[in-house]
Amino acid sequence: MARSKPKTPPAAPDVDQVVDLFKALADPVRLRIMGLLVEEERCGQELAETLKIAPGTVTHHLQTLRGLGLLSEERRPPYTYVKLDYERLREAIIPFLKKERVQQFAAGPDVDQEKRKVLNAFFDGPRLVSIPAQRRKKEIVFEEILRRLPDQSSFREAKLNQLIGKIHPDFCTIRREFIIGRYMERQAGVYRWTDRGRSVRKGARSS
Amino acid sequence: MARSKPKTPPAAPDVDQVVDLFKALADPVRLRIMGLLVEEERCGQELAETLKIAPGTVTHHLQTLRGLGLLSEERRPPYTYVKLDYERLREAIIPFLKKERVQQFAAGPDVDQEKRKVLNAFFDGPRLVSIPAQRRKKEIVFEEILRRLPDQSSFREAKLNQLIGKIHPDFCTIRREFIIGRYMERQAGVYRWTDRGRSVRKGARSS
DNA sequence: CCGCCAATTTGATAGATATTGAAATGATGG
DNA sequence: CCATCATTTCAATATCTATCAAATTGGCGG
Repeated sequence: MARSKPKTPPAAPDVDQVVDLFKALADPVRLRIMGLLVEEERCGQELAETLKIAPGTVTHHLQTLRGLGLLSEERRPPYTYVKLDYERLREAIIPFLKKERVQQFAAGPDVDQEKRKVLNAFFDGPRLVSIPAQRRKKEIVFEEILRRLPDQSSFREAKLNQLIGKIHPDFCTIRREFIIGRYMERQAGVYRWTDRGRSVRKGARSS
Repeated sequence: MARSKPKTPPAAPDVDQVVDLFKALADPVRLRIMGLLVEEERCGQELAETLKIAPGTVTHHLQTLRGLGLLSEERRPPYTYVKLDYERLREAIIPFLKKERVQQFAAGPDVDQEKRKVLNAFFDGPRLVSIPAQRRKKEIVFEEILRRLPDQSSFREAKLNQLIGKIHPDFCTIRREFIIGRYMERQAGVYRWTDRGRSVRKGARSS
């Protein structure tokens, strides 16, 4: 266990952001588009014709690249010309030439920062807007929900439904997730916290 | 089984390889695994535990990385220890710091090995550096140029000039060669493909 | 004010893949 | 030969995304 101790909480990289970058690069059509735009600016139509794909598809790919700030655009009627901002691309890639950058991923996303981001995205005040699909985000959201429950050691199912229902209409799914996630146990129609559930509610980090 | 050919026929020679690389990097779990393995060797179980994922999932991700030659492994019972071969990763990424590497993707899937040499010699990405003197090379180059033109049946002269101009400043010569080589015909200021021109352009579609 | 054209948005669909639980494999030590 | 444990395989599921056709938007010129 005397493994490498993190000398400092490394300024946790946003893994999702990196994933988005590599995802953008992980498509043959997008690579070709980037190749076409690295030196010359071109309009969407020209790309569609050259690559023999539908206009909508071009828009889709350009939006992906745009979202990463990899494009510079200029409207010059009747076309909108786009060009690859190659410097941005290079800057995005360079960090991975250092071992340290890769190593940082081991720590996982910065918990506090990411938590805040996720909670803001899925909660609208007291209510849960939607249930996240991603495993990690789901965990963050569920742990927030169970923290908001009253300080009781056990709940009857109907009561629990009612309490969760105030947060999100689909209380069944959420209640079930509590069991799946081992936050709670059900015995004879009564729900009780597990050790894990209790420690999360106290604010302790499960590990 | 695992790795190997995607059943999709298209795409350029090495593009698929590059796509596979970036796809491998485009997953949060894999990034974390890489982070854990960049300095320390670890066994699969340890990874599963640390990341709180099923053993099968670990195997899956390791196979992905293994397929790209990014892992070094050593069996030491009862565990099999894996470590990230960081040098391989770095070598795989470095080329993209050069514009030229990205430009190469612009070229369509359709250039067979033989022609590739000539095209590399005379093309600098999207641009034609110089016009070959040798008859045979000239043909290869011109046919490449006309393949890069948009998929239209006819062009007004101004538009054609503009399109060719992006490839080489002397669009007049090239445009004239299109006529001389019977790739195109001119009628009333409008340029149309001949049968020969059409068949050459169609020949571009192959795998 | 109208029509054209590039660009975007909108469903809808198909293919890929990450994930899990459970079963199979394989090697090891008694 | 057996029991154990790490790893792999398998089957099923869910999510994601690239793609297209078609409808919509928006700007520009007549």
